[in-house]
Amino acid sequence: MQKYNPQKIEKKWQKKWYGSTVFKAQDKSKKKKFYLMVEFPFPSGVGLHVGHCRPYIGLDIITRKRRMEGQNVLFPMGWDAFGLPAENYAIKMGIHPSVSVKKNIANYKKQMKNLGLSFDWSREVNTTDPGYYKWTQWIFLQLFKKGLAHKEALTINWCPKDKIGLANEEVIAGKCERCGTPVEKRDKVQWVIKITKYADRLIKDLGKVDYQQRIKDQQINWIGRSEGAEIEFLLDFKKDPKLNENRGPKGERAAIKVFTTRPDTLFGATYLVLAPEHPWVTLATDQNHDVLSNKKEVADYAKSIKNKPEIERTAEGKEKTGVEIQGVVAINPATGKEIPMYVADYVLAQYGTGAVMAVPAHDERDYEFAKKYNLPIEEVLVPNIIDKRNPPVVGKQFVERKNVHAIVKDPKTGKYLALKWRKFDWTTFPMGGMEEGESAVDAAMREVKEETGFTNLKLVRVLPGQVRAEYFAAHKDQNRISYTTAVVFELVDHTQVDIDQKEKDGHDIIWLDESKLNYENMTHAEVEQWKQKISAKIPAYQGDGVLINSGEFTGMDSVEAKSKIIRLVGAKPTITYKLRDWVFSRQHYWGEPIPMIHCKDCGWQPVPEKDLPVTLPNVKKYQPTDTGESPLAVMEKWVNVKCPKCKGPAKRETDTMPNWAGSNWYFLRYVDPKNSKKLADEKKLKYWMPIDWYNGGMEHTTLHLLYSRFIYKFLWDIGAVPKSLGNEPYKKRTSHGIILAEGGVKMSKSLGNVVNPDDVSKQYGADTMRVYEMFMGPFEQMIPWDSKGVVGARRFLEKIYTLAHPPSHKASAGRSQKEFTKKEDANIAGLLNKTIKKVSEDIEAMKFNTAISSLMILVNAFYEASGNITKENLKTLLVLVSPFAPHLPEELWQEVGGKGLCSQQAWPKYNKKLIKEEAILLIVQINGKVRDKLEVTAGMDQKELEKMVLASPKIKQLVGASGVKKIISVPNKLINIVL
RNA sequence: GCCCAGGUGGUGGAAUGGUAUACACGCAACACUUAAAAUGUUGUGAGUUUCGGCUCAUGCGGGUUCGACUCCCGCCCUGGGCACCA
Repeated sequence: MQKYNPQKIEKKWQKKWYGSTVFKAQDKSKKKKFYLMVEFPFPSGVGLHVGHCRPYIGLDIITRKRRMEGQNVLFPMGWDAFGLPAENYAIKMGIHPSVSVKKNIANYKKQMKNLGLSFDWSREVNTTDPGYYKWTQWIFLQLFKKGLAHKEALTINWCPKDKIGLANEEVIAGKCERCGTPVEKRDKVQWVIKITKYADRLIKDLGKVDYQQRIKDQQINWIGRSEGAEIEFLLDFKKDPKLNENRGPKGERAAIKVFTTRPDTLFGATYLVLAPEHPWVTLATDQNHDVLSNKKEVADYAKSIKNKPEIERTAEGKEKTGVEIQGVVAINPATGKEIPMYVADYVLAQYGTGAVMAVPAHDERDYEFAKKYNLPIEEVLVPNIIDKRNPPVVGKQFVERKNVHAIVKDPKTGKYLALKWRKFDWTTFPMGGMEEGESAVDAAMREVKEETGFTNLKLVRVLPGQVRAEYFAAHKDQNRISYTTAVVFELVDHTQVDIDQKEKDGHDIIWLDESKLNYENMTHAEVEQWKQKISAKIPAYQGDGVLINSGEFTGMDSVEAKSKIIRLVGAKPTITYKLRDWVFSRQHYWGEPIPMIHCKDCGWQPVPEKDLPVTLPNVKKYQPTDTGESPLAVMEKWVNVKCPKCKGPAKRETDTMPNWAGSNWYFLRYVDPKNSKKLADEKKLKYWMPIDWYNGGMEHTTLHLLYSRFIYKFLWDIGAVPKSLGNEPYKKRTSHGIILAEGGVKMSKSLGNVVNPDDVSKQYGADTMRVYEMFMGPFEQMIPWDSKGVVGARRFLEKIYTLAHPPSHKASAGRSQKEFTKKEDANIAGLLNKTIKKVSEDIEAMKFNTAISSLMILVNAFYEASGNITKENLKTLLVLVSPFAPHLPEELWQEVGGKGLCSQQAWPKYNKKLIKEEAILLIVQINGKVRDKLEVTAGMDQKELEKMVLASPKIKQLVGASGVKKIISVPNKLINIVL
């Protein structure tokens, strides 16, 4: 008796496939092209783990199916091999990174082949290959030539132990990724690429592509576009008024520019805040200036903040600090009032202009700061409510008035005092108009006393801000605009005085639960606002509404007021992004050299294109130097060159590129990997691009995915890729979920819980490994590995093997052969066709788990019908299974005498007619509950069906004497009887 | 705090308005076996039962509907991303 021996089968077919051209994509073909890509890995010393395999297997399934459907599929693989781990290994072991990388690549490739992944290995690329990075450098030169790359002084992360600059992604929880030393800040001149110039297009063009929504959301979020305005605040030098006479080159007075998204609140700007790094602060505190009366204090504060490590400065819940800048004030351009200036740590230097106008009444952070330093808070905006239950009546005049609401809580019951009006079906708080000169508290107490008689009240607080409301006051037959203040009280006791008979007749006194304080129960919609304010931690109102205390803009809608106030003060509408420009310098050895030469006389000069690539020289030591420069800096022979312009002595740039540089454009290289004249041949680009489907990890959404979209757009702009292609590289982007270790924790080397695909393959076979990974759960979902669950996949494959070897199957114990009727044969045919449909659709939707489950159902049905499985049916099954588990079907295909390779068969088509079932299990419900199931013929007449259902004894009994009210019929599925 | 995804048996999950718990793991009993493994058969949400059923269950509370895991409103919890972005 033969046994399923995956190891033997798999080796055999892998040899056959990889020794042939079955996976090769054709650059010329009449077939439809399909370019499918998974992210290429960094080949680390540890090798692939099962998590890496998930996207590879998933997209391999799609690739194999599309090939069987007759498409010309490009499914390439390569290596993103520059990067820190290879360099760290070199430092530790003294082995050149190119040597360890080569070894790792060989291992990765072997692992991938062991899984039967159908990559086209003839197009393999490697970012560390000079023939490849020649073009990475070429792209940099183009960026430089177009003014998108320049050197800039920046504050970077600095590891004092390793003496090296770190990228943000190399800093983990404020510590150096390599040695764990807390990171410091240091100013360094770095190459920067202006990705922000493309920010708008990177958002807008998301409309053209089919990415999962979560990916689009995250990119939009990351770019963080906000519309607002830059407003100038003139300065008034109090300590040295002469300076007010000093004019700038165009005759302008000294001013501070702020960025704000809320110019509508300008009238409420009561002070100005500068970031500690703001250039004006630096200037005003340097040796040459003496404009502040507390210069030392300001200078010391700014310095202390700048020296603070990033983690400390941005720690959650940290209290804001700041110092007033004395001797100078700013002038609010809307009110003309003098306002104080502060330097404070809560303003970010990198965003906007590094300075903000503080509106404490309407901004949480400003409120917090103003409270701490006792700064004026001026309300200029109120929420506005148009009462939907008592809307203003068209044509009637509006009367403005000031109102109070008294919110009285009985602490014993937790309930709130309210009035139920008899005449109007209203429920309100005790309320009324405020009289001339009366305070809100007095007015509220008066109203409570007049309307309810309660006198013993304890003031809790006056709620901040007013609410504006427009409504029709039926009892006075007038439209009203009310500005209402709310006062919160606690009821001390139930002492009550007699109230006016008119009031008594007007309403009943009721007590409402807190949950009833809403628009459903209460008449005036502003109760919702009050409720929010009662529980609000910070009383700054941040929404839109209507302006108050804003001069000529008072009463105007805040959205409208934005543009009008911008115009009033001559401000500039501005768009700001959270996205920063891309720091492109690294002080590492193992990266692409930046192809620039610095000449004392000519400045930065690009390396002539004919001299590319600038190859990475061999060094003896990979450690960075004491000056924090890359190890290349000490290679004098390499560094010292002639200036390309004046031929005088000059030096090469010794910084290298970040590890994102090579992955920016690798998809273009797959199209034409060996071209030495161009990035890639234009014809080939036109044929293959854009990528039809790109799958990768969510962790690359905001870096790699964004960077590569940007670089592609740039290449498109300069015509390096054909204009006819459109300016988005990826038509469709999907993401897989990561695989967790058993117990739901992260799989990591340090925790020792990494599952190696080689071990799984060794124990169960690669086919089992593939099927299990796809069957575990939804592809895009994070999921824990379950070593017990793997056997389910193996059993599934065993059953298929057994189907093709019926003698051993018949011999198995306890199993009886069934006699099959025609009807059961028809069922098998129906099931087979349904499965073809489901598997075909599920693969495209990446619902691999349900595709496999439907294959399991089919196999179970075949298994039960073992004697009756025709060779044709078995062959169809093999073809359906082969994208998921390609090796076993290949073997069995040969055994049953199939022609050619199973993986080269045509993908089966289903027969619609066979899917339709003749006999249907009709569900009978009574009042929506399942009460009976009847077997009926498909397409029966509805009336007849209803008759039949009502005649069934069970239903007859349940319906009884109640009488049928209504019958709802879903054809061929269900009948619901409503009693 | 903001944005996104999710919450269903002992476990991974299926069902996106129409039989909740497909498929698989695990578990239990039985068969085969000297025995074990493997394989097969049967059972497996909870409660109740006169073994016909009945009742309850998809994070919690409401709503829409003949009918809701699915749609709407409010809340709780978990995961991911961003985070003093003015």
